[in-house]
Amino acid sequence: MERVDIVDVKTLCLGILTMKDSSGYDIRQYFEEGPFSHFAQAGYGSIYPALGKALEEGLVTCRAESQDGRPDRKVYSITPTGRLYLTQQLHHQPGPDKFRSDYLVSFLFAAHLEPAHLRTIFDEYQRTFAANVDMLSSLDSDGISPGNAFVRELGIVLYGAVAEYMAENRERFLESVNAAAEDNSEPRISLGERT
Amino acid sequence: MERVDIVDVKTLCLGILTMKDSSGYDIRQYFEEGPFSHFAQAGYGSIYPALGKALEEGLVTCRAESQDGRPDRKVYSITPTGRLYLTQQLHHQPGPDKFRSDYLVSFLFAAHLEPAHLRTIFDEYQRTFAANVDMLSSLDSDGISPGNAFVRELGIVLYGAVAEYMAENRERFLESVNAAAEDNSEPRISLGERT
DNA sequence: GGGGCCATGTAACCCGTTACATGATTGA
DNA sequence: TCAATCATGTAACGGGTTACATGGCCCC
Repeated sequence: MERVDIVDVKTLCLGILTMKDSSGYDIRQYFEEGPFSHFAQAGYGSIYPALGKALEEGLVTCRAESQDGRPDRKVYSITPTGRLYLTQQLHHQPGPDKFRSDYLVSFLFAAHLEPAHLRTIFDEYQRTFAANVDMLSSLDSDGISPGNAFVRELGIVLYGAVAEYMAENRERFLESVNAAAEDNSEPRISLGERT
Repeated sequence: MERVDIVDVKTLCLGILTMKDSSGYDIRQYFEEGPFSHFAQAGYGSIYPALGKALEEGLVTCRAESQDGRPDRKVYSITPTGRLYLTQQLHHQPGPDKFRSDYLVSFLFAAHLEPAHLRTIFDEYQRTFAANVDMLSSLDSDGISPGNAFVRELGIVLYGAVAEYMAENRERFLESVNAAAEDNSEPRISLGERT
C-alpha cells in the first residue's frame, strides 16, 4: 500500500474501458465533458501513448472498426490482465488531491487588478461553475454504478455550493476590493497568521 | 490577454512577497498550511529555484538574516519591478482550474474495491475535508485583504459542503456499492451517456 | 471554398516532484 | 541518542501539455 499516484492516464483509461469499449477519441470526449471531467483531465497527447503502452502490456486488446464516410476507429477492450492491473492500482493508498486555480489566485491578489478585469473574470468563473452543475445534472443516471452516482452528486454539490456563494457575495466582494484600493494606493496586506 | 498559466511558482512567490517579506522556508509553510494551500501547492524544489530566478531578474531583493541557534535565513522582498511583473501576470486571462483526485477516481471505480478498503479511504477523505475547514477557520482574519477573505470563505464553503455531503451519504453509498457487488460478480457498468 | 468535426498519432518541451546532500539545534 | 524542526539548495526524472503532422467528410 505504498503511496502511488493512481491517477495516471493509463489507469484512468482502463477504468473507462471497464464501463465501455472505446476509442482514444471517445475517451478524450469523456475527459472533456463526461462524469470525470471535474477531477481528471487528459489530452490526446497522453491518451494515445497510454493506450499504446497498455496494448503492449496486454492490458487491452484493439480492433479496427471501419465506418462509412469517417476515418477508421480503433476500439479498445480491457482484458482480464487489465482488470487485475486496475484493481491493484486502485488498492494503492490514494495521494492527496491536487487543485490549481488561476482564478482563485487572481481573486486572492485582487488588490492588484483593474476593477473591470476583476469583474470580468469573476463572472466568467461563476459561469463555469454553473455550467458544470448543468453538465453534471444533464447526464443520464439510468443504470450507472453507485460510485459513478456518488462522484457525480458530489460534483453537483461542490459546484453548486461555490456558484451560490459567488452569486451571494458578488457585490460585497467587488465593492470591498474597490474600497480597499481607495484606502491604500500602496496596498499593504497581511497574510493572516494562525491564531 | 493571451491564455497563460499565471500560477507558476515564481508568480505565486511574488504575490506572497507583496504581503510579507519571507524566506523560501516561510513560503513553503504558507503553501503547506496557509490560505493558499487549497488551490496552489509547491515544494522546496520549485520555490528555491523560482526565488533565485526572480532575484536574477531583479523582481526581488534578498538580505541574509543571521539568527542565534538557527541557520541563517535569506529574506526576500519584492521590488517595484517585481510588483509590475506580478500585476502584468495577473492581468492575463486565467486558464481553467486543474483538479485531480485519486480518491474520487477510487470512489468512481468503487465496484472494484474491497469494502474494507473503500470504507477506510472514504473516512480518510472525509477527515481531510473536515480538517481543511478547521484549518481555514483557524486562520486569523484581522486585517486581511478582501481577496484573501473571499478565497478563504470560498474554501470553507467548498470543503464544508463536501464534508457534509459525505457525512450524509456515507452509509447509503457504502451499502449500495456492496449491494451492486452482490448482484454482479462481473460488474458491467454504464458510463451514463448524455440525455 | 472554408471551417469544423472525426480520427490517430509523434516529438519537443516545460515544469514540478522526488530524491539527494548538508548541517546545526532542541526536546524527548 | 534519536527524531524533529529549521534552513538552503541541486540534479535527475517523469509526466503531461502543446504544437506539429495528416487526411477525409459534411455542412454552410
